[in-house]
Amino acid sequence: MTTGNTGASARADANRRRILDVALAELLHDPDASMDQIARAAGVVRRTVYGHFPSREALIGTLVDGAVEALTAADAGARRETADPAEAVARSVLAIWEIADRYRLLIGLAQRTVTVQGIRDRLAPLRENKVAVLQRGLDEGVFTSPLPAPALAYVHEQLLFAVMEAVNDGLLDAREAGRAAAVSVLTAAGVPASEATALVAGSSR
Amino acid sequence: MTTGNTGASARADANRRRILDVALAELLHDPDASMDQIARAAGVVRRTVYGHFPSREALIGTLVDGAVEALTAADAGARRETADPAEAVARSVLAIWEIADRYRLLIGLAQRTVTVQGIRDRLAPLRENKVAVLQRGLDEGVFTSPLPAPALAYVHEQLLFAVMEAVNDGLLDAREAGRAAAVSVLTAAGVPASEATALVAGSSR
DNA sequence: GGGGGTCTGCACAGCACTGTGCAAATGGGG
DNA sequence: CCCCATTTGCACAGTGCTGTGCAGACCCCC
Repeated sequence: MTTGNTGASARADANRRRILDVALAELLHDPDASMDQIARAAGVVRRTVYGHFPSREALIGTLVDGAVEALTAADAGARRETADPAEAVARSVLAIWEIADRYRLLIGLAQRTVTVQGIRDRLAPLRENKVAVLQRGLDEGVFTSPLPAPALAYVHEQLLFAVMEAVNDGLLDAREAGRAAAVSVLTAAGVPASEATALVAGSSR
Repeated sequence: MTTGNTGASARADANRRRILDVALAELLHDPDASMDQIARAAGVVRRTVYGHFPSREALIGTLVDGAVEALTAADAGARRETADPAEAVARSVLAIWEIADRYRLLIGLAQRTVTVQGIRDRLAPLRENKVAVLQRGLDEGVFTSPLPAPALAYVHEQLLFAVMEAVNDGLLDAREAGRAAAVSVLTAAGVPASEATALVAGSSR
């Protein structure tokens, strides 16, 4: 057993997890959601939430930690030794897409909470990876862009958010979205559309 | 004199304008800035702000109206009868870029305030234009993207924000940013990098 | 040197939220 | 069937913000 829980504390664990899940969803579409909103949405009383997390800050912290962890894992797992920067980017996007919602929340909160700097710090390694790959691609001529690599990384991120929002608004089928996002990221980096499409089709099976 | 004001009301007008300016800046980097923060930043007492705007809502409303107006004007002025969708997009981006900061605030607030729907409504015409041009480009084969036109419009917008943020963070020279953004938007839409570059260079002089 | 509009500096009520305390209810496992 | 952790339901203090009222200071123009 992952946690040696007996009896009531099993329920407690389930509650804790459900609170986290629902908090994620709730904060996603309203970053200023109150503890009460979150508690109600989780089918629980506000007091109970405070039983699991000492403060709003702590709740969000836990959320952020989880998201960063998942994100890093997905990214690392995806870019197992690929020589081609374009393919690396394609795979990374597809992998990250799997946990897209969490990633989106993460940024949404990053722009808000006082913890801004803390989050940016925790994300730094991930971003550095991305920038490195982009830089390599630009150097090798695989990518063509008037933007420097770090700026291209910003574009990269925001582009993902745009596609996520398109999915949320029903403009796009969720199953196709990941591939479409990957293609868009690549073409935005200057990879010819035909190449990008082929590459993504190849990476996604 | 633009407004035929005599005496004290001239000062009042200047204050009103300064409050709007500083509120824009303040809300930009903290969408939840309080009336007190804004007032202090404007070198004025909170009570004075309420003298000019009956409520926080009203202040933001005025801000949004101004931004939408400027935005619409820039966009309309830029796309004076251009047959080529790609060129239309390039010009539009360059024009919008001029008032980029306001545009960015607009969206930042759109995701927050209760006025969400109101803002989206006001922006609807502008967005429709954009989607129409993108759709035409996709139909004509000038653009190539796995994304449908409305989703591409989202990408379009978010991409501009990304470049703006890059400028804010000093990753990019502000004077080059507009052209770089335009090129990126076009390539993201599937226009070959070389064409996009040439097109933007042509449109920007 | 007033007069009229403007800014200031308080004071106040109302509201929503956070975090905490405590006694009672609940419900599953030994 | 009873125990024990958990959950509930309330109550409370503290805080920060909004919007308003009002008297007095301020200052430019006539």
